[in-house]
Amino acid sequence: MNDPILRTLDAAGHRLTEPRRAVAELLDGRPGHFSAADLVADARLRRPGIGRATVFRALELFLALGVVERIDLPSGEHAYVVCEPAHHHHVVCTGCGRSTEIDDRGIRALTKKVAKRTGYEIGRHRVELFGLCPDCRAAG
Amino acid sequence: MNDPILRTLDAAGHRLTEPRRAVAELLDGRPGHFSAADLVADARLRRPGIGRATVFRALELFLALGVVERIDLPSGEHAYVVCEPAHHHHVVCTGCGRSTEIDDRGIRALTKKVAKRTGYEIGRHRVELFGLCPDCRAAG
DNA sequence: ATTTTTGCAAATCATTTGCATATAT
DNA sequence: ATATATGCAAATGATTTGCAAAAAT
Repeated sequence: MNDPILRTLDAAGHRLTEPRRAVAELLDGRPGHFSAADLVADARLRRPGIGRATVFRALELFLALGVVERIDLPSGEHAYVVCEPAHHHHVVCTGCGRSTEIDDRGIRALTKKVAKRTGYEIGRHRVELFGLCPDCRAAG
Repeated sequence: MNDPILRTLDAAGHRLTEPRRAVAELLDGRPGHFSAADLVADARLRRPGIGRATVFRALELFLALGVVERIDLPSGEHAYVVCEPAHHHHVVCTGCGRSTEIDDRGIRALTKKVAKRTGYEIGRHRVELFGLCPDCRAAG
């Protein structure tokens, strides 16, 4: 219960099963973004006995709880990143894959501006920024 | 050659084949966003004889040329919208599906702000806004 | 004539589902 | 005890690929 993912899970009234603990742990060890396939492969390797469907179901649940978020790489592939619940935007490093959360202020300003210019009433939005993190810039 | 898609195709040195003309025409008639599957179904209906793979290949080519763009709906599904080459952001109406292009100014400001705050060097970005267009708001 | 494109069917990849069994509460 | 979650294998869906035939340059 020192794991924030498990804590969230518990708080929402979901069962803390062994497979879920395992997936949560696999997530904690992930430095950057990952695909569902990555996670399945990882599970098969480090936690044999956990089925593919279970990994997908855990991912889906974590997604619903907001502890992971789905992003779309520039290539169009789906990927996931672990994140704080509620917070919802990232810069993803194209060098090492790690992601950094960004605050909402700039985005709020953007949606406001667009609403004004287009007459749309903006609801959901998806903002994904890709670039080189400070470390990769230095290494680059 | 009065179709901007075909003109772009031609300008880039691609062959103006019958299937590509057909797909371009199907695209012109589309009011909002659509999935690859929509387009395949449409083609099968209105232009029988055109194979699934051909539709996918045309879409891929148009994508590369920038005359269509791939977006990701809030649900995670892939969709496409027709757009001006070079321009690259939209507000998509969750009511009727139509999309409106937005200019880059606000986004430029956003990426600049994020770069400053995170130390990332921002490269590509994906910004998708969803909301109700003026007509759908009026319709309630 | 030559190169590019097509259509088809089969292959691949990703994700989901049914269901009987196992597990957390 | 009982509701929820799991594992498996099979189903589904989306996209891609190989290749011989057809069409555009």
